[in-house]
Formats: sequence, structure tokens, C-alpha cells
Amino acid sequence: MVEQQKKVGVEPEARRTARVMQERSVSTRTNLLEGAARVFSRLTYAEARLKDVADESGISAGSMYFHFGNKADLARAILQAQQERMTATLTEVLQQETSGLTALLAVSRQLGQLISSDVVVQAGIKLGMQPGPDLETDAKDPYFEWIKIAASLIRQGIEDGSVAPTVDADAAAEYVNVVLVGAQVLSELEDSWASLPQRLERMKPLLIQALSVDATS
Amino acid sequence: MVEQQKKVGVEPEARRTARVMQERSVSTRTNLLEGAARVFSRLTYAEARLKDVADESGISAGSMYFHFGNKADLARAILQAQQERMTATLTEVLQQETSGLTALLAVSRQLGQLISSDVVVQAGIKLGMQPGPDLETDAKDPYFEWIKIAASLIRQGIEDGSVAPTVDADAAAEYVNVVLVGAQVLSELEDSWASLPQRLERMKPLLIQALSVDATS
Amino acid sequence: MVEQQKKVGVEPEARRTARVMQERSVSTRTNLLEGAARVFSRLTYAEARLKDVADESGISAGSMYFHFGNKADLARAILQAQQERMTATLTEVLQQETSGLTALLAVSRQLGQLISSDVVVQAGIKLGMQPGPDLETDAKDPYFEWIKIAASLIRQGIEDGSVAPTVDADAAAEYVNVVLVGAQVLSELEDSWASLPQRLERMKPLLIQALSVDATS
Amino acid sequence: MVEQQKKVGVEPEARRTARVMQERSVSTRTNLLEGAARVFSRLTYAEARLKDVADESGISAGSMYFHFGNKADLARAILQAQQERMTATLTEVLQQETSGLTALLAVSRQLGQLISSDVVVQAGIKLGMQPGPDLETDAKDPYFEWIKIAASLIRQGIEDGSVAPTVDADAAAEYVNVVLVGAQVLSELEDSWASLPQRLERMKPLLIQALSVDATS
DNA sequence: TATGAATGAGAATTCATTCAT
DNA sequence: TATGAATGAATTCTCATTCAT
Repeated sequence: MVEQQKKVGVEPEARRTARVMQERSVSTRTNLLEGAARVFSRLTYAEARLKDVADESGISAGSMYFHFGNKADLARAILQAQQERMTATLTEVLQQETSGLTALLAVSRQLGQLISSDVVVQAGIKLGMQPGPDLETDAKDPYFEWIKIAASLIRQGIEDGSVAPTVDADAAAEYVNVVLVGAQVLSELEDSWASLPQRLERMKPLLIQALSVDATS
Repeated sequence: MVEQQKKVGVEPEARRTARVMQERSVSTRTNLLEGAARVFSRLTYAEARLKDVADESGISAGSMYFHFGNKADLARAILQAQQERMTATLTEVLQQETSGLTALLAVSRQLGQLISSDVVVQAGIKLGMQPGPDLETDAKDPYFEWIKIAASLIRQGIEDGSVAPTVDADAAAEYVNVVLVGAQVLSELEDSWASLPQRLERMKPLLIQALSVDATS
Repeated sequence: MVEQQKKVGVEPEARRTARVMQERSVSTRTNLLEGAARVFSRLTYAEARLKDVADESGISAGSMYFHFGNKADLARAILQAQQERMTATLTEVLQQETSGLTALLAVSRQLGQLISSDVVVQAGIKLGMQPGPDLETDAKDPYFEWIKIAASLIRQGIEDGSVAPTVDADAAAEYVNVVLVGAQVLSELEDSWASLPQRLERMKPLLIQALSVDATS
Repeated sequence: MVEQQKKVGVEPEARRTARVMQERSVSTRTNLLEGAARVFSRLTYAEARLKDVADESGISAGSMYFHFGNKADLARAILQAQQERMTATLTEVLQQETSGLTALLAVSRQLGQLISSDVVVQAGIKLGMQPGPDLETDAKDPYFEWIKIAASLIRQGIEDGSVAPTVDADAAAEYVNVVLVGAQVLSELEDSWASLPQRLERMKPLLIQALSVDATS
């Protein structure tokens, strides 16, 4: 409908109105998503009240149903946004780094930064940890994806000498994942992810020690 | 009847009655706690329906009001039971082990075993991860406690030579905690803690590598 | 059953037991009634919890059902006790007094005293003021009864000259009743009937002024 | 549609919508308040079922939560409405009357009329008589207020000669209050306040007799 | 598109009453 | 008789969703 009117070219008032409304609609969607993220990052999916989302985003409760079908869809939209942002960070980092171990650490650092600064990502993480009939997430997919990437980086590290050859790549990838997840969870509990970057920084030497060769040399 | 029994002994009827009822009451409490644990280990606090708990434990819904005042108190009772059981395991293991590193690993193994086999502990872990106005847990206290213990074991390990002297005890303790928590969370998501022991077993060599001096040198 | 055993005359132990139990039963009943009265004098019938009664009287909740069939019966027992005590006071006073007006004032004073000092009477008054499907009181009967008595006292007063002959006996009786009820209600709200006697004392001159002749003479 | 209307005037659609909804909302609130008043005037606060209120007012039960937060707030709203209406009547009467005694009697008459015809006022009176943790009324404030007014009217009466100079103004004010309250309570019990005006009419001569100087002398 | 009001299906909680001992 | 535990029906409150404007 909107496109049609634009093609007609008449009634510039209507056209402008349409564009304005479109812009308004987009901003509403954004506000809604951010507001919902703020709520879902604090509370459980079941605890979170749509009224809270409405208040937090300044959008009327009824309006949410125009933009997102219902509570579950809203949550799913957040999960999707989270995955997009994390994937973006991931690919961005991987394009730059070269050495296997360096890349692995860089990825950790960047993801930590992203998580501690982006509410939508935080909300996505929390939502991903609570499966259930309502969400029915493929929340595990990203985890497996990430483990595969970690494993390939470790293999690359073994080749380029930055990782000890005695290391079992798959076990090590799982291990790295465990450390990242543990750090996330503890940071969430402690201060809502604010300290995640520092925490990862503190873990770094021990992670290196677990993976790298120099111990033996 | 009363007279008869009176001749037998001093108020045996009343005493026996009291004992019997107490036993029944205790068993009800236990069933309730276990049933609730099964529910809370699957679902979020807010998702969990008291009706499910009642069904799961075979106790009438109204009876929960008699034994535990309300949903929050029920959850708190589980949290308390969890802490008791974890503390019991902890102290038991610590009495046996000697070497710092060995003790640390033994504690991890035993706690993993406990978690993967005890629903109440599982429920406690999940509940502890969702603070909120209703629960208002001091869920962090046990974490700090545990980190202190880990730190002291690591210092002991540095003295007895099982841990590298270059290791920062506090950072390492935090690290160990991170690994345990990460393993818990991932095991929960994967198969409700069933694989936690194996997972920890897989992590063990890397943990050792991170802490110990190049066992090689 | 109890009587039977008494007639047999054997087993003095059993007989004594029976007597003891009887005494115990009576005291339980009394405690229950008093405890219930304390609760019903504070709270509405629907507000009052049988648990409160149990706590207040030190009697187990289940035991109440042995002595009184249920909540409504308990309330009815209180209402009955109240009427007995008020009637007793009434007749006692009426036997002593002679002059019409004096008798009327004496009755007011004595009833005020009784009300302000007897919880059961207080509870009865409150219960009498809340008709309902559960109680279905003939709570109005005593009121009519009392108005009749007041009217006859006033007529007597007109004869013996203590009440002005211009007074309409029935209207005046209703009036006196209104004053008593109003005083009761206000005293209840103010300090749980404690000040009722003083209040009635303060009302006395005005009541006299309304009824007696001397103003004109 | 939107464009069309825009040409007609400045946001008339939105404005009209707002007005219409407001009207509907107001009527719902009113219905709710009246329905609740009908229930609360019959039953005790604790006896009254919100379901009855919903049925009585034709409003869905859930909607009450939207307009009034809960049962207690609903009751408080009634109490407030009652006070407003009684105050309105009071001030209206006081502006007209001149002589002290006449004013006093007029106020009584008018309040009696109001009470016997306005359910909200009736409900307020009943609610005001049952303090409790839930309502926590300052129900006594209006009583004190009213007594002050009565006292000042009586003093005025003493000056203008309509009240006997021997009368103690404060005691008399209390007395008048007692009579009014007593009449209210008895009328409520007898026929739900229907006969209150007549009853007050019957009391009038005696009240006059109590206050006025022997109009005869 | 946006809004506020309305709705109804649950959810937790309460409590009189019953029951086994 | 007395007791504490158990039960279930009712009651209040909550909240996702829908609807009229």
C-alpha cells in the first residue's frame, strides 16, 4: 500500500504522511525492542510483564501487538537481533586476526565487550538460557556453531605453533566455551555483565597456560 | 481403649500418636520438597506452577500452605537444603584429601556427582541463578565462600608443590570457579546435568595444565 | 455413656477419669467461648478466622468441632450467652428499682457497665449487628423486647410523676433505645466500649431533660 | 479515513476518540462504584465478594483491577465519595439556615434524607463502622468534625435563644451525635435505612425538649 | 498506527471443615 | 476428647491478549 501511493506521485501530503508514519513506526519498533531488552535482561521471561516493557519503552501496551504478535515473538525478535550482532562481531574479528591463539583470545575479548555494552545481546543471552514451551529456541545452535569455530581456531593454532600440539582440539574448544560461559554467568550475577571484560582479562593468562606450549619448552 | 493403654505404660498412645503423625508430616514435607525440586529444576521460578508441584508430589495444593507458607518459602527451603547438601559434600571431601591440587579436583568431581544426581541441588542451583524480589537470596554468599576455599586449596597446593608457584592464587580460584559454573550451565542446557561428571572429567587435564607447573619440567 | 458408668459404681478409676474429662471438657468449652468472644468483639464474623479463635483460646482447631459444630454455631452460642447475661442484669435491676424514670436510668447504667466489662456481651452485640445467611439471628427480638420494657417503665413513670404526662410513651421508648444504641456504637469505635459508662453518664441529664416534667413545673 | 478527518479540523478524530473513551471509562467507574456500594451496603467488607460487585455492576471482574487496584481501594473510593457527598449536603444546609437549633435540626433531616436515598453513602457508613487492617480508615475524623459543627451550632443557639443557656454545648453536641448514630444503626437493621427520615422526625420533639429551654416557661 | 479500556483464563492463597490417630 | 495434618472449594489478584475508537 505504501509503495503504491508513492508511485502515484500525487498528494504529496499523503506521501509525506506515509513516510512520516513509516519513520515513526520504525522508531517505535526500535524503542520497543530496546525497552523489551532492558526488561528481559533483568528478569526471567515469565517474570517479565509486558506492562513493564510498555512502560520502559514508552509505547502503549496495545501497540506492541501491532509490531510484534505477542510476548513470545517479541522475545524471539530479541534472540534474533542478538545472534546477528554476535555473528557480526565474530566475523569482523576473524577477518583481522591471523594467529590461531591470538584470534581465539581476540574473539573472547570482543564478545565480552559486546555483551557488557549491548542490552539486546544481554537479553538474548538470558533468554537463550531459559528454554521452554513458549520460546522453543534453537538456542543451542549458536553454541555448537561457536564451538566449531573455536575448534578450528585451535587447530589453526596447533599448525601455526601458538597452541601446544598435545592439545585435543575438540576438548579444548569445549573448554574455552565453558570458560566463556562461566565468566558470563558470574558477571551477570555480580553486576549485570559490567565486569565481564575485566573478568575475561583476568582469565586470559590461565587460558593461555592451559592451551599453549611454552610450559614444556 | 485409653484405660487399657494407660495400664501398659505412661501415655504410650499419645506418644505413639505423636510419633506417627510426626513421621507422616515429615514424609509429606519431604515429598513436597522433592516434588518442588523436580519442578524448579525444570522451570523458572515464575514459570513453575504450584499445581505442578502438588501433582508431582502427590500432595494437595492446600497442604503446601500448611507446611510452607507460600511459593517463595518453598523455594527458600530448597535453597537451604541445597546449601546444606553441598556443604556436607564439601566438608566430607576436604577431610579426606591432602594435596592441594588433588583436593581441588576431588571437590570438583564430588560436587559434579552430587549435582548430577540430586534434584534438590539442581533446583537450588537454578533458583540461585534467578535473584528477584521474591527470593531475595544471598545466593552469592556460597559462591564467595567457595572461592575462598578454592583459593586456600591453591595456596596449599603452591606450598606442597602441586600448583605452580607463579600462579596467582586468587585469580586461579576465580578461574576454577568460572570453569565449574560454565560446566554446570552447559550441562544443564544439554541434558539437565546428566553429563556434568563426564564434562568435568574432560576439563580436568586442561585445568591441571592451567594450574600446575609444567608437570614436565 | 458417662452416666451409665457412674451408675455401675465399679472402676472408680474410670469414674474419676470420666469426671476429670468432664471437667476438662467444661473448661475447654469455656475457654473456647471466651476466646471466640475476644475475637468476635474485635472482628467481623467473616473476618474472624477460626485459627484466631484457636490461638486465642489455646484450643486446637480441630477440637472446636467437637464442642461446637462449626463457626456459625460458635457465634450462636455467643449470642445466646449474651442474651442470658443481659436478661439477668435486666431482671436483677428491675426487681430493685421502684420509680419509673429511676428504673430506666438504672437499667441503662447497669447494661452499660455489663457491656463495657464482659467480652461475651461485646461480641454478642457486634454479631447481632451483622445479620446474614450464616447467622440468621433473631437479633431483633431482644431489641423489641427491650423497647417494650422501656415503654412500660415510661408509662409507669408517667403514673408516678417522674415522667412528663405529655410524653408519648412509645416514641420515648424508641428514643431511649436510640440513645443507648448510639452510645454503644460510638463507644465501640472509640475505645472498644471502655468509655461506655462515662458516656452514658454524660448523656443522663439530657435524657432526663427530654423525658421529665420539671422543666415546666 | 485519517486524511479525510484531518482536513476537517485539528486532530478531531483523536480528540473525539479521547473524549469518547474517557466518557466510557468514567461511566464504567461510576457503575463499578455504585455496584460496589450496593454490595457493601448489604454485606460486611469481608463478606462482600468482588464477584458480586462485578455482577451487580455489569463489569468484568478483571476490569475492576484496572480502575481500582484491589478490594481495599474500591472500598476506600466509596468512603471518599461518601464523605464528599455528606460534606456537600452539610455545607449546603448551613448556608441557608440561621437559627442555631433550626440549623441543627435541618442538618439532621437533610443528612437523614441523603442517607436513606444514596447507596454510596449507606455503603460508606457501613464501611466506616468496620475498621481493620485492610481499610485503615480515618473514619473517626468525620465524626469529630461533625461534633465540632454541632457544638458550634448549639453555642449559636444559646446566643440566639433557641437553646437553653444551661446546656453544656459539648455534651449536647455529643448527645445529638449519639442520637443520630443510634437512629442510623437501628434504621439500617430494620429496613436498610428506608425509615431513617421518619425515625428522625419522631425523635425531633424529644431532641428539642432535651436542648431547648422549656419553650413553655 | 496508536491508545486506553476490557476481558477471561488462570495463578496463588485462604480457610472452614474433616480425618486419622 | 484432643490434636495436627490434610483437603478442596472459593476468593482475590494477575496479566496476556483483544477491541473499539
